[in-house]
Amino acid sequence: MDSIRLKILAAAVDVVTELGTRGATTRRIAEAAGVNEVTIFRHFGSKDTLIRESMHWHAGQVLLPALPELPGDVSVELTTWAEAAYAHLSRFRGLMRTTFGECVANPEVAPLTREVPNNVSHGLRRYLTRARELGLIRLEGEWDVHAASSMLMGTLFLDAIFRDIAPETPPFPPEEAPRVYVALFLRAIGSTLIPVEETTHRHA
Amino acid sequence: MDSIRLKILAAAVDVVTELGTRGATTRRIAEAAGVNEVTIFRHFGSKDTLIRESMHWHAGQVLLPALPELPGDVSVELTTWAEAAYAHLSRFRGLMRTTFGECVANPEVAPLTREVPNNVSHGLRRYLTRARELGLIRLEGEWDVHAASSMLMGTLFLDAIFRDIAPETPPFPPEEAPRVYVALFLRAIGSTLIPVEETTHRHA
DNA sequence: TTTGGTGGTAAGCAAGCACTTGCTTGCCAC
DNA sequence: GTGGCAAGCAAGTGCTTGCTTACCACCAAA
Repeated sequence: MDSIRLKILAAAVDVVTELGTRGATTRRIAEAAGVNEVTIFRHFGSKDTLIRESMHWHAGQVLLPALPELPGDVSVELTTWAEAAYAHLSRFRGLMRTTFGECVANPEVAPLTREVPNNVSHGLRRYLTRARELGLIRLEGEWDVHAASSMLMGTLFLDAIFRDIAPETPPFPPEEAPRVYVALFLRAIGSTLIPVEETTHRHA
Repeated sequence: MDSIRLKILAAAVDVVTELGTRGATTRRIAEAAGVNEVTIFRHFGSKDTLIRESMHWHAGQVLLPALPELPGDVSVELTTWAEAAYAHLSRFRGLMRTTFGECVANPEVAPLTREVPNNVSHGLRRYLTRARELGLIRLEGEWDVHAASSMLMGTLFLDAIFRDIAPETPPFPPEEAPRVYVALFLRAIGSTLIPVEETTHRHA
């Protein structure tokens, strides 16, 4: 429909991803969108509202991975979920890095980027709580559930966000990462469904 | 000695922590240091060298937590190490957030901030490898060691860096965090000090 | 007492910033 | 053809940026 608007929004997301909101000048955004700079102001009025709307638009594009309401095969379900979450985090690592870095100085934009990982970790916590109630995993209480959720999230997050900029990348390729981490995680939460030997792969 | 230089360096670190290198203008740094803006240029010549030197200076201030060369009581050693690493990460979370966000657009400053967590994770990997060779923990090979290291690092990192800005903080206080995570981590790596048999039930 | 180094203050430079204005061009309905 | 609308274009607004110059005050060493 409004293709010019969309072009500007997408360009704004791209430039903010690369340079942050401070480095994302209206000139650069206009250039990236292949649009005259004035057109930006005619459409959005100000740079601030453009940034805000582009972040809203971007957050709306995202479809989050979901865990089943009733836990069954914890190993399989967590692995497929982790793969989706990891792919998601990898895709938007640039934007996350920049917006997280700016979230203190620029508090009004931050919630939109925090919202996504927050929802993800909330879904994981609920899943783990139910799995614990069903006796599928061994965790002590609320503390452990929250800690375990943070553990898996943090692991996926760290790998996905910093793999491209870390001086030493993990020895396994990114496609393997979710499975490798989930295998370890299953031991940490004491999953009763999958024997450890089958989830830990052989040494390359 | 050169107290004015130190005041400027410290102020530069503070302002970069809050606003990033792009938001850290020489005027703001001068104001934070209680020094005239011209004095900055007399001492450092340019903003770039000031930022670079302040990051170097800041990195030199840091003393990293160290794990013992020969693993003994894995639980105790990992806990005290994690507490030190967590305190360290918490202290510099602001600077880490901003510099990580800028490390793509501003590659020459990034190594200094990446250096610290990189050294930390390297020490952890070496420790885990030796503990595995000594039969103190159960990990399969290089992949697992690296994944386990990333897991503990990522967990501590995520909690320390985002606890202050996340909408939902974990239910345990920050002082408890390292112990809670290490307890889970010990199960994941199959520490022999924790009864492994209870956590790795088989399923026919 | 002179000299040189260090630091402060005021002023200003060119460039880049967000944003505005006035005008022109192209398109489409009537 | 004519009117309305959306977009491009050149120019310019005032503000902030990194950085510079010029001048002055202090204070220890010569």
